Amino acid sequence: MLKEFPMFSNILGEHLTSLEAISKEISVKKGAFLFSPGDTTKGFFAVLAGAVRVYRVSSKGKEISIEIIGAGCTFAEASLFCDVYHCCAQALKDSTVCLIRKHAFLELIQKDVQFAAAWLRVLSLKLLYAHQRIEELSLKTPGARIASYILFLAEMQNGASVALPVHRKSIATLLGMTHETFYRTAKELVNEGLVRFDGQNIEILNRSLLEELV
Amino acid sequence: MLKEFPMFSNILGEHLTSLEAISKEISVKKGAFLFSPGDTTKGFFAVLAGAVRVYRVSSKGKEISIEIIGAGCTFAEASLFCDVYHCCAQALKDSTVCLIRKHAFLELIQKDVQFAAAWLRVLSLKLLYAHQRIEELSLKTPGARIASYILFLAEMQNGASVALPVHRKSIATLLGMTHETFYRTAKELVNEGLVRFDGQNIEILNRSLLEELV
DNA sequence: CAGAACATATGATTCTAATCATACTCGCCT
DNA sequence: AGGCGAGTATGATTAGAATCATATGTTCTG
Repeated sequence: MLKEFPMFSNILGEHLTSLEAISKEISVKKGAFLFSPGDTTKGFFAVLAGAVRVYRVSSKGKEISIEIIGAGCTFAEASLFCDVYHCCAQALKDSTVCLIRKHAFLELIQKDVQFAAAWLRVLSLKLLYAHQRIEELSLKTPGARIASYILFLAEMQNGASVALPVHRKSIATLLGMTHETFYRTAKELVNEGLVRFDGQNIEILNRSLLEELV
Repeated sequence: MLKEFPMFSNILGEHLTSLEAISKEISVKKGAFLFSPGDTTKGFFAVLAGAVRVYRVSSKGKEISIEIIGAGCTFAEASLFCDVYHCCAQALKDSTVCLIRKHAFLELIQKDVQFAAAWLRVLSLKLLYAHQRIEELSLKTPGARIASYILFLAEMQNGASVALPVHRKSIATLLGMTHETFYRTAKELVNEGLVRFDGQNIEILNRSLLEELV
């Protein structure tokens, strides 16, 4: 199943077998934790089905989601060079994930430089994305952050109607705002005729105005 | 000079020569730009001397610093896999930097898997650091962010007295606040007897209270 | 099926940091 | 030496999101 992943697509056949040998498939129920801050790192994860939220909690109980990962993506890559995890990872739905063991993976990387290069690409893009989020969190209004996220989803799913991958409360923590602010601001976008909510789907009614807001 | 860099320390001698061959030393005056958003990527940079600030600007002119890089560190690594730069990079002092050309570097990585692995480590740690900043920006108060930054500097320089690498105004944008808020909040820390400012130096007077604040 | 737990939704209030405004100080350049 | 610009510093006001409160809708579960 891992060979369906974009980041593993150009790995040599022999190494793909090795990759599977060092992986362990895990099924988790909604709400289950894959790891918590301070846990010894075992490796990183690939989501085969479902959704996982990686987040951090402040001393006062406030949460910020670092990433929300759906099927076909990996998370906790940085743990390869850490002793302990720094975040919480919790399944948002019943999910199947794949644990790719740390030491074995590092050995594997040393055997296939193409694979190492592909992995560098994954990490670089994640870093770029993280920098973009730093920018958005500190420079953009809640409305612009929501608009930006909707357009991001639209790009991923390439359609005028996009499906929210998880419930809105989690999305609020991804965008660095309280859920109250999210609901309220999203409603404003609806009132202004930019989008229309329909259950878990969002229909983009005025793309150009949405882009202008970002 | 590049072999003094931690991230290049375990590169093979022959490849180090190649690395130098694909690098170009550049001297820039204070205030000069190394690149701006939209510029075609040439590669990434290593700072040999001086300091460089990488930042993004919103449509309304507000700034957030992505990184402030001193001698011995690299920046714009993610540009290896991008067509254009996404940030501004500006010298905060007269500086000497080294441009490491994109395509040549990617070829070099394919020749030395140890080097690729070392580079993976650099990127992983940068990613972890970016995630930590996302957490701080969205969960911590200005006071906690300043305290956190002072302790970070103390760890880097391992001493009770730390030197600010650049002027305070730039640090404010690194910590995601206006400079007014920075000066005010820093003064509060002084009033509470946690630290003492002395020009570009900060003396830590009460480390445990400072850690508690974070 | 009933009830609980959680997501969605919205109003009222509070509080913090941004904004606007104004000085002062220091280093730098002519 | 004088003057300019940038950094440092602080006050007053405002805008905007967090918080607190409450209510309805939905889905999961025993």
